Amino acid sequence: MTENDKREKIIAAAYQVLAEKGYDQASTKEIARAAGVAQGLINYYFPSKDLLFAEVIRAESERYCESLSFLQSKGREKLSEESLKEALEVPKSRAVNDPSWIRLRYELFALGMRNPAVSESLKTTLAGKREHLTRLIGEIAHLPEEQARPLASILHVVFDGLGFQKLSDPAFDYEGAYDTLAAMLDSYLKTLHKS
Amino acid sequence: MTENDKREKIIAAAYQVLAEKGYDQASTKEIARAAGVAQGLINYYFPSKDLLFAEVIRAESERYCESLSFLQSKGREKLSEESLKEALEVPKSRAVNDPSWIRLRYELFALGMRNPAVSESLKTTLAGKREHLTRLIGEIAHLPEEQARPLASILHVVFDGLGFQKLSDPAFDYEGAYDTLAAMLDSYLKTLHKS
Amino acid sequence: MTENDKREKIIAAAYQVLAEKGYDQASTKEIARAAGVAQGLINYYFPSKDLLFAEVIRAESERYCESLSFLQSKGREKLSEESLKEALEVPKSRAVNDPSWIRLRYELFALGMRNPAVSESLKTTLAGKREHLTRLIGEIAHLPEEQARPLASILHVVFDGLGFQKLSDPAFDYEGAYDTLAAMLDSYLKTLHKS
Amino acid sequence: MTENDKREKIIAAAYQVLAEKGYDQASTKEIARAAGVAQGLINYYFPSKDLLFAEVIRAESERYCESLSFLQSKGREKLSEESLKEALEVPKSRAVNDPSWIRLRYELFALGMRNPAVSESLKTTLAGKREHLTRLIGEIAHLPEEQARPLASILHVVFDGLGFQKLSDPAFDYEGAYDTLAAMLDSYLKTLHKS
DNA sequence: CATGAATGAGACTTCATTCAT
DNA sequence: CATGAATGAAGTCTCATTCAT
Repeated sequence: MTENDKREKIIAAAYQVLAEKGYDQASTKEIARAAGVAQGLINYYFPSKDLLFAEVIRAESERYCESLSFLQSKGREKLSEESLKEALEVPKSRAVNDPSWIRLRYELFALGMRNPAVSESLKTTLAGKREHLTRLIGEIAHLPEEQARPLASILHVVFDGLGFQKLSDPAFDYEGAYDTLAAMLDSYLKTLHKS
Repeated sequence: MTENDKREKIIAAAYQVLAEKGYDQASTKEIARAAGVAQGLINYYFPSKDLLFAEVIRAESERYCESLSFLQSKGREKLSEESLKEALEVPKSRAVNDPSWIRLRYELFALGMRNPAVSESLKTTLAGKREHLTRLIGEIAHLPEEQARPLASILHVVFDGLGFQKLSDPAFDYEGAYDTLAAMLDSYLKTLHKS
Repeated sequence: MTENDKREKIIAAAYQVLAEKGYDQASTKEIARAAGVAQGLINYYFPSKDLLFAEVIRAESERYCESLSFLQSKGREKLSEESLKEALEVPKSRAVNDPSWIRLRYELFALGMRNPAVSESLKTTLAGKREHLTRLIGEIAHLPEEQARPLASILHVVFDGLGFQKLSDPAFDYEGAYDTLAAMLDSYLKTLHKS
Repeated sequence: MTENDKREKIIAAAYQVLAEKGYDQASTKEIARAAGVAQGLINYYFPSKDLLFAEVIRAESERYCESLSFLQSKGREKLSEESLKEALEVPKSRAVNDPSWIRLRYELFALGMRNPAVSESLKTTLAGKREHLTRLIGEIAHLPEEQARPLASILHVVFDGLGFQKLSDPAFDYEGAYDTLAAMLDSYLKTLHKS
């Protein structure tokens, strides 16, 4: 009980610190301080810093999927360009409301590409997100899985990619990009449903 | 004679080491060794490690734009779904042929989000790439700038995003995603040209 | 048990090394070796080398005041030129018996003029020494505080200054200077007590 | 001609930089920049950095003696406590008008205590200053050399010492100390002349 | 279980000095 | 004579990890 409690506290603290400071600056000392535990406890629960961050990825993945879940309720509506735009509001607003989340994700991306321990976690998590999005898109757009899956992949990377652009360059036309994305989706879905 | 010979060597070495090892592991010591110069020379030419990597970003940006340039020649062809797919082969093949390039880019993304010196360079470079892509797409797809620009933004992030997915997860259906991307583009462009 | 045992050892070692080698040559590596601890422990207890030396200053200041304290016992004696000379023997003998102490003090002086962290410590310590000397002189020479304080300031700097001269130049007539100092004090105190 | 010109420029630049930044921060690179010469030229004219600063000491010593010279003109006046105070204004105002000069001197003091090359220069220079002051005091106060010399030593160190105190601690009562110094001198000189 | 003092490797950076031009 | 690119040693500091308590 208490064991897992502290363990979770550490993961949550690592999550926060990593998002704010990035991998380099996220020292175990600071994480321990943020979690309110002794420094040595981190290496007691986690064999290494990398393995701790592998756990952080899992936590992030859960949050990601949950954040999209409420789209599910819209599954029964008829799909107009209007309702598409509305649905896209969810990922779109994330970059504005929670920029450190995007920072965290890109931090993990970079980390995963060179760190075996993190890499494994990342692979699982990415697949999980894709599947989650696949189901959601299947429901919303009334598409069979084989059509929803590649579309999910594309949207998955577009959400993060556009969010990153907005964060990195204030001059970037985030609105316009999402409008065009909606238009692309609209015409693509219409083409699919026609055939 | 060979003006700034060693300076260029350092940038090239930093480029390679950063792509292979990531920012953390890319020590100035190793970069110096890779460049075949004394460690101190790095800080002779570059005030700090960060500023060195800012130069690396610039070099990467140039290479990126050049890699897309040959698409320009296709501008006069009529746009079919077939020729679209062909054009998309260029960014698509990058993730396969030069995976460390994508790693480098994601490394820079993460770095740029928390490092002021890099951030500035990154902002400029991202805008440059967008504009470059905007012109290319305008020519290929016969679109006015205001339509080409948001499309360029989307494609820009999709290219990197899908490449990253492929690198991170061998099980990812890279082919299918690009097929769907081509189909989306096709139907969107047709819709645009109809109106 | 031995609370902050190693911390004290580090301060003592820093004290010694600083006095012997001067600030530049007093590397943390050597201090650690002299203290018998790992190099990293220095920055575990002290945020920076400067802040370590700020502690050294405090230690030096205490020792300085203690070294003068036994003069207090002479407060009740009648003040003759003879007994004045005797009292002056205390600071006078310091330059001979413990030259590295004077070296340390001058090192700190120079350091304090350009280093903010040390400067703050130095300011406090100088004021403390002046006040200590003020009280001592007040007692010995039966002077009120407003007369004792400026006299203390002068004596304070003369002690260090003459010690430094002796250390720097063996040809310097240290004895003669102290004799004259005693004579000056004698005539000044007599003038004061007459009025 | 031009040779010595550049040599002098380097010494002057070293003088300035040392006074402003202190020995540690006074890099040869910066000195070269301040002197407007190539970096390599410094080690062309001076075997080492230390030997350069030995030259700086000599330059400082000359300036020091010159700054006191105009007191000579007052030699014929009758010595009152008033005129004593006036004469003391010269060294007293130095700490206020040219604080970096005092900083320089203390820098040189510390440097001289641990650096053989500088030490030799310092010894010569200190003796020179003492002799200069001895002559001045002899003239002003109509004292024979054997009485003037120890007094000169004391004044020499008091001037620097009080100036340093003022610089280090704004709360220090500089005025009061100089007033007391004048009073001490006055009563001491009167005692001497009586006998 | 939990702590936090302690470690030691290694990172970035500075700098006096050298030497080919 | 003069330059400044280049060197390499050394410095301070950070940090994940260990271990006695």
